[in-house]
Amino acid sequence: MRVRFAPSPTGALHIGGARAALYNWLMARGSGGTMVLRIEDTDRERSTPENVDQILDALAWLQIDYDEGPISQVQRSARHEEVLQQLLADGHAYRSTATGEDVKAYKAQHGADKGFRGTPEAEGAVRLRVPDDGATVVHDLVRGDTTFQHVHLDDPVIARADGTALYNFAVAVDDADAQITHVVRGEDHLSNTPKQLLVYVAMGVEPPLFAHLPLLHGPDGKKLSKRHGAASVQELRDAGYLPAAVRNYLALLGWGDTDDETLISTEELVRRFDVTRVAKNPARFDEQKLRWMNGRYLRELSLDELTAALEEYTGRAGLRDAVQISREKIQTLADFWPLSGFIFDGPGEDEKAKAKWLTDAGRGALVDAHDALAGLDTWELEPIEAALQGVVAAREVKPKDVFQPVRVALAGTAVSPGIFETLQVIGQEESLARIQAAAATAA
RNA sequence: GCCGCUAUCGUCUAGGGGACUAGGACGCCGCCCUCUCACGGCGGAAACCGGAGUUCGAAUCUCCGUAGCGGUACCA
Repeated sequence: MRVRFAPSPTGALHIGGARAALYNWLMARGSGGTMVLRIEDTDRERSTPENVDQILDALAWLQIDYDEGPISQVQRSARHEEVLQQLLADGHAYRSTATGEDVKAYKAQHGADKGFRGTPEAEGAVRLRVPDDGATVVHDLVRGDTTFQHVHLDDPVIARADGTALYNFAVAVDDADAQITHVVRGEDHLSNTPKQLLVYVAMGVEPPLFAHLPLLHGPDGKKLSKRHGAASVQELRDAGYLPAAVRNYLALLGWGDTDDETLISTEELVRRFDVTRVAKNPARFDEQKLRWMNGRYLRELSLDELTAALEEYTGRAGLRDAVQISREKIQTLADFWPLSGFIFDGPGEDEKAKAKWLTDAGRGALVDAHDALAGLDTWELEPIEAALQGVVAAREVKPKDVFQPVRVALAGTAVSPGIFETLQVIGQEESLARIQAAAATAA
């Protein structure tokens, strides 16, 4: 099996493209086949080296590798030219100066049941000659057969007047030359497939098998765009998601196995993925589920692995102890610092929390807590807890009437990791200083 | 306009003529755990787009309608 991922570098790699890459990769790895990466850069206007780098980066981050490529499509222009001359010579293609307007006029005159057929000229763009009768059938692994009547097809332009290849021609030539066996790509290409199939016929080459994946939509059912939040791989990374979680989520977005497993390791995906089971209907990208899944993956990481990931993500060092007490409470790498950054940077400024807990009673609790904590010789979890529970008992109040003021004193907010653990990680001296400072400002 | 694809809980999906009282997951709601927030556990509400037809029997097959999406570029 030889598959390929062929993005056009006209922007960042979106999750739809990422999913196509993943499915191809899963098929290649699951079959011992070969994955080819080709950059479809024939659109010179929109294709940029920066975009190519971005796509390469995104694939690397996702840990989707390839065996051949990246192949630049424009660098194959000599070969495209060669095939073009061949088709021109044997009558499968012809030059025509007909414009889009001409085609429209032609159809207005001949009715909808006659596709545009030009007359050969000495110059102009190159059009592929579509047979007048018959039909081209696309055999699709996920959709079954789709028949396209030739009378509905216009002779497609396959090369510009200057001889440079257009997409529907270049893909077919490149896929044929690379001996691709399975073309797995977005459904937006389904209608293009008959044109490509006709190129195969003209070349006299056996076409590959096709599989067209349903498109991905935003939560509102509309086409995915920036306003849907993290829609590109780059944004997913910035939002603190783990590559493994993204792979798992993307694999299940449009594909389901017979069993009900939701958390599936990449190794298992490679083993189980079956392109013929891909869903036919478009799927919506639901970040909430990704968040949940990411949380599960986060918690499966060892403390050292999570710490390393967070230190790289935040650019801070010495996070291990804080990570340990925070890991149950975060779903993404981005959640960590807002939750536990106060351990390093000092308490935050949540006025609402302060107003609620740094009251008169709160100050009393803080003073007592300070005294109890100051008397400890060993700054360990148990003694810390015992000391604070002692304050609760002595003051005859609910636990939270002591713990919350202490939390606000340490964190400046009403939410934090466990209070005893937090005290321990912050250290005795600093903890006492924060409690004292808070008591001083309490109403 | 024309050509084509698609249609199961809010979302991702399982199901492929009788095993469907339509299963799982996210989310939501409730309870438990509990120092906050979470995590975890338990329970709950929640769907076959509409209409015909085929059949003893339809979520499953056929047709029509409707809706969404894609293509219709000298873009990819």
